Amino acid sequence: MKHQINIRHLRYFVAVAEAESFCGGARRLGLSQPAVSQQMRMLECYLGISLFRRCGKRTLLTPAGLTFLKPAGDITRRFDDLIRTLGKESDLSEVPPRD
Amino acid sequence: MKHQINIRHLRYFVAVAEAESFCGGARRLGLSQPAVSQQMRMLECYLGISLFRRCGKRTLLTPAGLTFLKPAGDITRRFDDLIRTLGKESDLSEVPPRD
DNA sequence: ATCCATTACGGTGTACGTAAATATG
DNA sequence: CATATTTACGTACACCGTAATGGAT
Repeated sequence: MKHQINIRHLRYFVAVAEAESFCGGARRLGLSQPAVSQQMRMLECYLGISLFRRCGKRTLLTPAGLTFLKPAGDITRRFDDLIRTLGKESDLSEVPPRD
Repeated sequence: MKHQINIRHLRYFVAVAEAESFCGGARRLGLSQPAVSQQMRMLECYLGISLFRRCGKRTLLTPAGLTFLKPAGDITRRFDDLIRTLGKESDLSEVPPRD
């Protein structure tokens, strides 16, 4: 298993899907198109499925891509919520390395 | 933004928590202890919270760690399910990279 | 010709293993 | 002394940006 799929891949995928373009998704993520393009290629390669479909100037999703979109968004949202929640908990139990 | 927290961190955390030791968690993950230890340190540092508590020979969770455990396990499980699901969909829409 | 995506290539940083050091029982 | 964890250090490769190429309108 060479490349491991990461939550980053889901994040990029959601951004591209919502922007309906790699260009817009990359801009939204503050990255270059090639960076996003490469990661999406890796994701498709790993899954063995085409997720995107070039339709004129817009990059739309394949049926599989549509199936993927909602769960991907849900997971990334939950993930971010978890991290944010723990950040707030730190007010209570500040990291006391030793006592 | 130096280090980005990843689903890998959640995975390692769950493994260590369930094994109640870094050693056991690392073994279960097929990694070395230092690798896991380093990632857990990064996670704690990023969150600003202590997650583990040395209690005799066992490595247990702090209250914050206990709060973290269930959501972390849930997210990683959902993540894996999503990837696995897409893998099965590939039977229908095989990836035709080039033709 | 313009816009969007992919390919190619090099630099930087992260993840990991091995080995040594430290702590705890 | 044995077991468990951390620290130190070197290496491999994943990620990203820039630049160049390809395609479609």
